[in-house]
Amino acid sequence: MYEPATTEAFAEERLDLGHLKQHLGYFVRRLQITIFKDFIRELAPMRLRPAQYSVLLLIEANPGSSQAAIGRALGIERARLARLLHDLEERPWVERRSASSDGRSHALFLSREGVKALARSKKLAARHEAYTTQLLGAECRGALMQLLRTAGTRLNGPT
Amino acid sequence: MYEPATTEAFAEERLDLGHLKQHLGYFVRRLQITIFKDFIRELAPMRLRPAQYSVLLLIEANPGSSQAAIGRALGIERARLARLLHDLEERPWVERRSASSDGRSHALFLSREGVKALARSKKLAARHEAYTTQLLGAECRGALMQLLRTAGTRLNGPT
DNA sequence: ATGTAATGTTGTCATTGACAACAAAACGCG
DNA sequence: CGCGTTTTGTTGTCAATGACAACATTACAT
Repeated sequence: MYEPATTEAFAEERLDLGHLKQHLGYFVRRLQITIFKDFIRELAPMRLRPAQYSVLLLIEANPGSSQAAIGRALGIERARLARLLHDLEERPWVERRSASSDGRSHALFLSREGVKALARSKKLAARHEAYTTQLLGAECRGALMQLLRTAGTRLNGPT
Repeated sequence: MYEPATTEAFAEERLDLGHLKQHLGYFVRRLQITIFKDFIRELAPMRLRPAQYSVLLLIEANPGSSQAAIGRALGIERARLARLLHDLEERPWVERRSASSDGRSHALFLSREGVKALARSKKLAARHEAYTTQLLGAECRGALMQLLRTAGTRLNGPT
């Protein structure tokens, strides 16, 4: 009678999201998890997590920066960044030199190995970006990038 | 000469993101963190985390569902969902009845208190949505929602 | 009937975010 | 100059989360 088994099976397959469908944060979260899982899988050979990779990129783009500056730019808390840098310094991919102008802060630089490790990591990250871009489509990815950046500035101020 | 102090101060204020600017995942992550921080702050009076709230919404929309079905729909792992539901059952906002058709699975329902708690939580969540919508602008938020949903289906399949 | 798969539970570990306390150094202001 | 305040980096601790393994119970396939 009206194929009840099939109907029930389908109902169990795909649940209704209910009011969750109206929450922007839910979809942002799901997309972030999906993207990060692929990134983490791709960067696994370097044993590099997303936060570590972002710190390396910021040191590369701003050599000599202090931990406070890096942390502010990336939204990483002081305590967490200190431990994260301790790990990167032991590899050793990052050098912490005491800043000449400020005795408290450390000037951060990439070491020789750090530069090479970052170059290899960038290749893996490019594979990740190519994969997600292939799935999303270039125009969808571009529109998303544009919207996310404007959204970020509206919510957090200029980056 | 050329106001070097001002230039240096500005350089320290706003670091260059470098290659990070090309990574979609970075902007998705930052937006997700910002949105969730506001959501968590708004829902704090209910002592309800985003994952708990999403589970309540799914049980409301799909009463009698099994834990496996809820977990699959939300991307929450079995073990984590079991502990999460144990907490919601103790409040007590959720009831776990043994399913008649399957002796292994539990049929999930909202309790009376759960319905009331969810109603109050929805009001707080609406305040959160109103706040972010005000900052983003309705058209920006709508475009984001549209893009995120298509991106989710392209990366994870139909939801 | 028996091996296989699914469901829920518990245990354990790693990562992350958050907060407090602390020492050293810089800064502001009288 | 001196002194209280702020900044910077470090360590400790806790909660939330994701992941994985092991296990008992039940359903399923053949």
